[in-house]
Order: sequence, then structure tokens, then C-alpha cells
Amino acid sequence: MMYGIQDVSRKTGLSAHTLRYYEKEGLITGVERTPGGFRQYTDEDLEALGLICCLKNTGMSLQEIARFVDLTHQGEHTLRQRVDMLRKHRENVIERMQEMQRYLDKVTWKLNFFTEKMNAYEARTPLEK
Amino acid sequence: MMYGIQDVSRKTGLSAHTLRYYEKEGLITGVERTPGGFRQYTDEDLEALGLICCLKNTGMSLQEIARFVDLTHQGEHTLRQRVDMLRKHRENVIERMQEMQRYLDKVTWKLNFFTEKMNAYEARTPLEK
DNA sequence: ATAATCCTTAAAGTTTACTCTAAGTCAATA
DNA sequence: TATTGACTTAGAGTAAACTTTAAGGATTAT
Repeated sequence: MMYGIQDVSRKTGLSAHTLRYYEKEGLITGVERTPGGFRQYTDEDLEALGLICCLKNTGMSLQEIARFVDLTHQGEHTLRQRVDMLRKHRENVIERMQEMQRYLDKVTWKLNFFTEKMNAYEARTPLEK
Repeated sequence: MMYGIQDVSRKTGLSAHTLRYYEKEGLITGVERTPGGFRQYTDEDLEALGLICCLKNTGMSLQEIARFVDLTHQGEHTLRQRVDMLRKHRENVIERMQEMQRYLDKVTWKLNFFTEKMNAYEARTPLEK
């Protein structure tokens, strides 16, 4: 199956503008065209976009994603490099999530503090009328 | 105890530039000065900066943080609004973390896939010499 | 005393990831 | 066939959160 840019926009949640931009930046390559020059995405393109979104949504920069895509195009001999990239990325994400959790715990603590203050305040100054 | 801007920079990990910038943006207010006009931060300022960093590091925009700080200055009658802000923020963060986890799972899946491909490749083409 | 640090304002520059505009081409429908 | 509406490109514009620069003066620590 082939998909127009709007179909892909709907499927990925990326705007048509963004899809063209990603192509320009080398994140997706080799997208086919109709005789009239309209983009026609294949299922493999969608697959690739899926991975791109995963990487992007876990905080990988477009530049680094482009580098990954470039390695892919260079062939199987870059498999180790790609695996290393993904491993490192995975570890970074896990670390960031743990850090996030620590910050969140502090926010929770502050929230409890403010909630108590608020309850005390509202008990002291009941609503008018 | 009072702290100069460099001390605070070291303690918070924010540059002196950024500390002044935060002050300009209304994230911190009422920082005392020496007779000569040098900033002197109190322990409460550090406390406040701690919360600011927590909120920032969990993805709250500076604009929203400034709004929180502004509410704080308006007094106790804004406690409910502040609590609501923190609650909503907390939920957003939790949601984002869960989403992140889902994306990470996909990355892990892809990583396993590539690792297998790599192993097969390296078994097929052993290192020269 | 003097070197190092700090202050000010104001504005320009940076990075990332878009987002939008303009001017024109192509395709599907009435 | 005419008219929408979708698509094309290149390039300009946007937003957030800094970061840097400049210029010059004041203050503080040793």
C-alpha cells in the first residue's frame, strides 16, 4: 500500500510540513513520488517513521536520528555502531527518567506541604455567605 | 547565611547570567543587595530556587513558573490555585513518564532486533586477521 | 593597593524543532 | 473545461531558554 502525505500525517501525528522537513533533514529518504511529483509513502516508510518518533519522543535530537539513518544506509557493517547508539540512548533515557522521578518526588513533597497550608487557611477563613 | 551570585551558581548549577535572567523574568524576586549593590541570596532564596529547578526540570515553562511565583506573592488566598497548578503539573509529568516508558519499550524492542541482526552479521563475516 | 569579582543596561546571537508564506504546479470534481 | 483544493519548493519567521557581548563603572577580598 501507498499513502499520501496527508494519510501519513494522520497516521503519525506529524504535520505534512514536518514530514517534508524531516525529509529535507535526512530523517527519511527515498520517498517515492507519483508521476506528478506527489509523495507516496510505503509501509516501510511508515515503519521507519515509527522508529524516528520513538527516538524523538524519548529525547533524541533530530541530528542524532539523522546520523542513525545515515548509518543504516551505509549497510550492515554499521550494525554495531547502530546498536551502540541505541544502547547508549536507552541508558540515557532510563537515567533521565530516574532523575525525573526524583524531581517529581520533591514536587510531591512540596504539594503536600502546600495542601496542608491550604487546608489550614481554608479552615481559618471559611467561604463567605 | 548569605551567598554571592557565584556561590548560588555553584549550588544550583545555574550560571550567574541565568540567575540574573531568572530575576528579570520574575522567577526570583526580592533578592537582597550589599550596600554596593551586589546580590546576596538568603537560604530562603535557595529554597525557592530549589523548587524552581524541580519545576523546570520536570518540564514546566519559565512562564508558568513565573505565574506560580506571582501567585505566591499575592498571598495565602492563592493557595488553592497554587495547589491546583502543582497537582496538574504532577499529573502531566506522570503521564509524560508513562508515555516515555512506552516509547522506551519500543526502543528496547528495536534494540533487540538490531542486536540479533548484528550477531548474525558478525558470525557471518568474522573479523579479519 | 590591586586584582578579581560584581554590577548595570541593552541588545544581539544561538539552538532546536518546527511553522508559515509565497508563488507556482497538479489533480479531482462539477 | 473550469475551479477548487492539495501539493511543490525555497526560504523566512517563531518560540523558548538561554548565552554572549559590550562598555564602563563599582565593590570586595587579599
